[in-house]
Amino acid sequence: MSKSGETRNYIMQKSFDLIYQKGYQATSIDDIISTTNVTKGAFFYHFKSKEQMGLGLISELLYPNLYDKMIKPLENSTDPVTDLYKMMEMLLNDKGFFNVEYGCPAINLIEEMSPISNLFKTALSKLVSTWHDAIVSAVRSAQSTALVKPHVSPEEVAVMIISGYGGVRTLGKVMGRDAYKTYLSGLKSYLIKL
Amino acid sequence: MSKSGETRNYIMQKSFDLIYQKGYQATSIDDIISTTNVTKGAFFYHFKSKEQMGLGLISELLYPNLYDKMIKPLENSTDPVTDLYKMMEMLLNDKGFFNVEYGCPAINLIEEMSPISNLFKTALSKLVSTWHDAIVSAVRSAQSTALVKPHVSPEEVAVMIISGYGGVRTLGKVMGRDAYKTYLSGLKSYLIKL
DNA sequence: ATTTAAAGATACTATTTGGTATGTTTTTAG
DNA sequence: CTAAAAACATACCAAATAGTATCTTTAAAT
Repeated sequence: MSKSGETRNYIMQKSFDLIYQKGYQATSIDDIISTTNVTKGAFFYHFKSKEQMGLGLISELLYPNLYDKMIKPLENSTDPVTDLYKMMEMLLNDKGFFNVEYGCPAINLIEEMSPISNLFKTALSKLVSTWHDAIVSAVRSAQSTALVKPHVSPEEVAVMIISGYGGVRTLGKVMGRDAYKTYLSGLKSYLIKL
Repeated sequence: MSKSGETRNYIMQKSFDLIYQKGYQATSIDDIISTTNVTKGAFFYHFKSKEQMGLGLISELLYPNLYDKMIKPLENSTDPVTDLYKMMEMLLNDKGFFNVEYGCPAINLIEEMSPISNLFKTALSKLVSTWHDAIVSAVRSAQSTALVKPHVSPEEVAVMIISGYGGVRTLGKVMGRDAYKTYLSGLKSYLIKL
């Protein structure tokens, strides 16, 4: 990677961390340049505005990372119900990318930015609908092998799981990891009955 | 009510609306005084700081309102499972206090403020644990009348319902009211199987 | 090695921020 | 009615904000 490319990536990674912890609007460019030791000139050379950097963060960092964690585990699955649980378990137990205190960076951005920026909303809703569709496919696939009852609505399951995930990330912010643990056991009961 | 009390309430109500729509940190005191036509002198006469006003908002406006909507419907219930569904239905269909675009003011504040302010976190976690305990009681009560199977964990159900609620409020921000509708039908299936 | 463009550094700006100091006007109590 | 306190108004402030203008340095190609 070129030196310039490295600088750009470094800015993005550090910005991602700061925004994850403090929120997008609460993270100032001065915050970013002081924690990166990159100058303002360099920042605005690589990004024409804070907004463009934020949108880049979503498409270049958030989306690929979450695609691996949320969608990939559901692809080519022979036992989708088990895989849905495992996906959630891996997400909630991943202490590298996530921190209970700060929740999920995608949920945080949806909460903060969707109501006030259509650009952010559009970028973030792509992630949500990709996940949604992957869950729907997984449930349909489970129905085709009779692992899930035919009368179950895959869309309903998708909304239940996505909502559960988003909500437990919020709940974790005030209740800590206990919320994750309890949710996982609740999810297991839920999935078994499908 | 005294004139002074009215001014205070008016500031709080308008601040609540602004914060609900834009977020706490993104709402400036100048925003508040310009939409209320109250001067900065009046604002700082009634509240020693923006933070105190925000905390007052939680205890004086948010808590009482949500207590009525979340906890009261579960009190002295003869059919707690039905009442849990109705509580959620009323919450999600309430277009007076809530707006799909902006989600739930409590969830928004938890998301934004919990990680960066212990005062906010403490105030908000009271609301969450009160709701949690009310749901646990309702499920226990349903078990005592054999409306819910005895092996079901009430705490698990509480976390599932609170998470589902918080998550669907987030999901609604990007997907609109369809998310609410689908979630409600998923919740019904879930509750029936308890 | 020299030129040229890319990459980065520095200093500035106009606006907005939460908050204060110091007023003036209303209420209220005697 | 009058004194005093409560309620509100105005003008300010230092810090922080996103962004720009203008440099200097570094890298690449000839």
